[in-house]
Amino acid sequence: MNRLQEIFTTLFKHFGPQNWWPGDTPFEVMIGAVLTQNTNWNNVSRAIDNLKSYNLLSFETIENIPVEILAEHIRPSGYFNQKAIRLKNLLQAIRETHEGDLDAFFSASTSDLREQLLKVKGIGPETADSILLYAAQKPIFVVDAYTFRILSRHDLVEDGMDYHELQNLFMDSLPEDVALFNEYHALLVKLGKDFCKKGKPLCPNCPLENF
DNA sequence: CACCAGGCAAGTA
DNA sequence: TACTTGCATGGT
Repeated sequence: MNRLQEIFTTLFKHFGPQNWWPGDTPFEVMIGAVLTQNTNWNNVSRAIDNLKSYNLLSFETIENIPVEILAEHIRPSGYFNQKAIRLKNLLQAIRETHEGDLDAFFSASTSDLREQLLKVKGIGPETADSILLYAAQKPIFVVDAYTFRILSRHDLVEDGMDYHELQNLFMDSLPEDVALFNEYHALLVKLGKDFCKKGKPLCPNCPLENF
């Protein structure tokens, strides 16, 4: 057992399964991945509920609805004008490359799909990897602000690592397992929210105190 | 009141 | 290349 494997075991024993990603379908998970950019899930959930209650949560509907109307519905998720455009950009790319067939889009290899996603304006590394892991069920590790903060605050990595370096560290230390990557990222977010808060130098009573 | 949340792109030097 | 800024709602 290496260090990152031990940390996973500790977190899982402490917090239990996090049941990520909330969403009824891969499409809904993909939409949620864009809406949750720099925003808490509570606000995203409201936006998705809006779309559902007006029966707008489908590929063709979001494709065809005027962007201003889409923005109005996703307002609670914040940055709604940007995110409306980003959703349109994403669906347009899937339309152009795979005729709007999400399963076909997700059938590409992990690296090809990642490349496709990153070409979309508004999809960066974390959103791309969230879609890969949680919607397309590809074995990729999602890195986020919590991941940096937690590892750096516990002196588990040196500062200045970039997204891919941290991602590779996890992927080189862990078996390639979708369920494991799913749970691990969710557990880091949980730990971050509960103990490893922003703007504080320490994490009192953190389950990782021994590491 | 201030600060933050499951980021990203564009602008500046 | 390495910062900085705009985007924006809702909870604590």
